[in-house]
Amino acid sequence: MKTPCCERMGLKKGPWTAEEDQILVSHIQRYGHGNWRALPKQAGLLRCGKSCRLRWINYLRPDIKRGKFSKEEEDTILKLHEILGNRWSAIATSLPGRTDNEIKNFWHTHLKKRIQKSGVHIKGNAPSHILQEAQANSSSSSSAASSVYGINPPVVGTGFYGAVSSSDIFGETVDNHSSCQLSEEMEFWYNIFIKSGQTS
DNA sequence: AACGCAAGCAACCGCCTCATC
DNA sequence: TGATGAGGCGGTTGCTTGCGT
Repeated sequence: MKTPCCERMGLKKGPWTAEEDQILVSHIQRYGHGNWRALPKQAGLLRCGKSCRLRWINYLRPDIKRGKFSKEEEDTILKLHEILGNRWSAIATSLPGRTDNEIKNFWHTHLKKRIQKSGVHIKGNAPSHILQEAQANSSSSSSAASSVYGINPPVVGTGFYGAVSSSDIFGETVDNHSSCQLSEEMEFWYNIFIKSGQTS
C-alpha cells in the first residue's frame, strides 16, 4: 500500500490558523489548484495536499453557504439519503453551497437524535451481503431517482437502510414537522422507490 | 461560579477509483 | 496489463461550545 502524503515528517496537523487560510486562499485565487500535492509546497504551507484540499472545499471556498440548514434543505437531505444512502458527496451536489462534510455532520447529529428518540434500528454499516441484496432489489429505483434529481445512478441504492421501512425512517420527521405534506411526499417516494424496487 | 454532559463542527485517516505510464 | 500516483470519499475522532445542574 502507498504511503499517504500526510505521513511525511514535518507537516503540520490540527486546526488551521488565519494566516494559513490567508496563504491558501490567495494562492488558489492566483494560481488555482491544479495539483493539490504540489500546492502546499508552492504556497509555502507546511500541510499535506489532502489537508489543503479539505480546508478549501469545506471552509474557504467562496461559494460556501454557512449557517443552519433550512427546512427545504433538510427535506432534500432526508429524501436523497433514502435514495443514495451515505453518499454524501452525491447528496451535496443537490445542495448548492453545502459540502459533503457539512451534510454528513448534520445527518449524524440528527440521526443520533432520532435513534435515541424513536429507537429505530438503522443498518448503518450493513454487511456487504445485505447491501448486495438491497442493491439487487432496488436497481430500478435508483434509475428513477437519477431521472428525478438529475444525479448519477447510485452504486448501492437504498442499501443503507436494508430492511428498515420508509415509515420507520421518517416517523420522527413527520412528528417534528407536523405536516401532512411530508406524509404525502413519503407515499410518493415510497411508491416510486420502494414499490418499484420490489416489483421490478 | 464551577462542573459535567451533550451537541456541533473541523479535521484526520484509510480506502477506493481513476488516470497515466 | 499491471504498477503507481493523485484525487476523492466516507467513517471516525477529538476539540470547542452551549446548556443544565
